[in-house]
Amino acid sequence: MTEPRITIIDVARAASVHPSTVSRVLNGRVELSLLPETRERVIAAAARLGYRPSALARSLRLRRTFTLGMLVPNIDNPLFPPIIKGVEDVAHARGYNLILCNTEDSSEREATYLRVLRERQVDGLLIASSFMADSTIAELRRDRFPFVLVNRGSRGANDLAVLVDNEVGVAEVIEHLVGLGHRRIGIVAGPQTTMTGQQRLAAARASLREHGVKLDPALVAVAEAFSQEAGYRAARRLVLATEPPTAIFGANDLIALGVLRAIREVGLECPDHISLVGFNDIPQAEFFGPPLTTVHVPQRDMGTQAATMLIAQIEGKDIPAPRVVAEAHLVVRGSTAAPATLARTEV
Amino acid sequence: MTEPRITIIDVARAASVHPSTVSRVLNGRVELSLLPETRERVIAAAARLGYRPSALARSLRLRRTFTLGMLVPNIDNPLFPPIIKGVEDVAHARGYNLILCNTEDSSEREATYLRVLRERQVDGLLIASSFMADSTIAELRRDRFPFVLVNRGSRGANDLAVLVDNEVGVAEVIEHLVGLGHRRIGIVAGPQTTMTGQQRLAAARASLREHGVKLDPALVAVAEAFSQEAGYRAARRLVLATEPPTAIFGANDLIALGVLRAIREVGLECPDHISLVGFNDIPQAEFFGPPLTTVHVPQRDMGTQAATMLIAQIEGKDIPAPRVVAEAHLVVRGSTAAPATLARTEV
DNA sequence: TTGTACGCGTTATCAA
DNA sequence: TTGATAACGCGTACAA
Repeated sequence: MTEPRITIIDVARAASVHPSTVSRVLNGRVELSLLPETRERVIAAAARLGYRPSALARSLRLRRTFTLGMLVPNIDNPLFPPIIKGVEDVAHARGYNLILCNTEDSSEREATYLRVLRERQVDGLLIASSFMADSTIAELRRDRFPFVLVNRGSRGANDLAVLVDNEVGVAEVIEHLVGLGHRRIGIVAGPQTTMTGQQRLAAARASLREHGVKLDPALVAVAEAFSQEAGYRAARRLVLATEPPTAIFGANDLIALGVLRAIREVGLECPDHISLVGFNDIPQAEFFGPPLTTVHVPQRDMGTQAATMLIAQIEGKDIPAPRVVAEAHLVVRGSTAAPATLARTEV
Repeated sequence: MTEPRITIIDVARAASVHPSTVSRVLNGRVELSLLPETRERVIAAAARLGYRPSALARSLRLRRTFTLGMLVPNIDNPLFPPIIKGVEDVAHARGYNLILCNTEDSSEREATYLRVLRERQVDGLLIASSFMADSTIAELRRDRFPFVLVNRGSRGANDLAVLVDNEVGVAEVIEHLVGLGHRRIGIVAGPQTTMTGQQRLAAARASLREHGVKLDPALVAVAEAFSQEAGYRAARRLVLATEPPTAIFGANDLIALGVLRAIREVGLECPDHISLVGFNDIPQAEFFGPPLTTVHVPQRDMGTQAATMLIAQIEGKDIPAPRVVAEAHLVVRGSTAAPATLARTEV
């Protein structure tokens, strides 16, 4: 019924040589000393038959798949596509494929995919997924399984991570807002089950303290995910407060978009009544209405860095991978963050 | 140096049974009649040793990888992530993995990935990449290799495609603009090397003709890609025309964003001076400034449909896959498309 | 109910 | 310079 695969054996027969010779011709290095005419016969036969090597069999034999696995929390978050592209660029250039898995912010799915990827014998793992338990990561380390964390840290593995400098980025946000005169600053934090969520909230607290600004607990909300919907749900309480904030910091751009919706829904406008700042500088941020003030991170670079580190591990050039921290800096755009006086007078 | 893999043989030894018995226990069907105590011994041994089956070896033996390959033109285009999620949902639920490849709008990369995916013996292919030659697709068909096209057609394979109804969507766009009184309508088309680019331009021409509106050739520009940058470059000529259009239709939302930038760069505003409409309704479209009027397409659904069709093919339930056309309808948002009078008077 | 034997498609190693 | 052989890890007819 189903036509039989064309294997190296068929090619060998067609070229009147031994299968092992075909293998040598097709992927042996040059110094292998083969009769030119043999080589040609084999190549011709392979072309004629439309031979396709089986990566499966090769990987089984070589104990290498030349495949990287990547776990991403949510491909819908525009932060990740550029990172993925960076990874893919490097991978492709070095002869690796990428298996991309979207964990949908579910630790269960993370676990499943992690298992599947290891069963598929990927040569290494890029982990951008944020819910994964530190213990799981520790286990990878114990097994000496090559991996690199992207955009998330883990105790005991931050030397294998490409991280955003949340402290610096958040500090710039707070400094900016305070500089504009804001004193009632609200925060819509990311999920506290993730390190990024924790770090950005902690950094905001610390920075406010440094500037001598008190953080009203009523102005802190925690979103259940780094998504627009979660940001919206979390922000509603803030904008409905008896004394609403004059500025809000959303833990990432999607959360900030949710905040924006919440602001508008109660009849307020941004930045006339409430200033807004996000984090990540997703590709469309400048086109939002109004353009979003946010913290820029070098997304594509993070991807290339991570992939480079991973491949170095895999290929045993154990360049002692340094902790890589991606720079983050504030991008002030038009009007999402306005002087506090504006907010005060207009409400 | 590198610790040896734990194989089915190790488990067999630990459980004092034959390797084949281990295989039966671990993935044999229930009716296989195994002594409960044997089963338990094997399972315990496997767990104790931390046995991980090799998907490689299994696939080699089974001639099935339970893996789907997917080619996407540009993961940066927010249209695709939801489609991918739809695909992944179905795939995951049916026990398949997804290898995602970003072709970066390059036909060379497409060809490479296509080869790699087939060498890796994926069970089937989802092709959203738009540059691939019809001949390549015809070859897949000839080889009886399972595939489904997503968001693109191909002569002779439209019965294996999940397509957007460009005609209807574009017609609604034109009708809307004409209804608002616009007569000088500009078009920034997508690359004419893609079927989508061609179709949307042709549909716009046809629809304008139907409405008795003449299309000034000076108001038609072709973007080199479905991207913001390409849209911007193509739109500059239009907005700088001696008599600029009062409305512009961008062939997708990213192109429309590029148009928006071009409009603003010459000191005009949208929609005060020029109305703007896009296509696809990417997730952030409603947050743009101003919110983008665009044609909605059921992105996630397209993904689930495509994956379902593909798996049906693979598993031989040759449900005669119907040509699936995804509905497209206009979503009028706030103010990107305003009455032509506004544009006329304000310029 | 479980063991035997073989094949899936390659490539590395050794021998000729 | 090329051929023969074994092994990568697993699943399954067939035999016991």
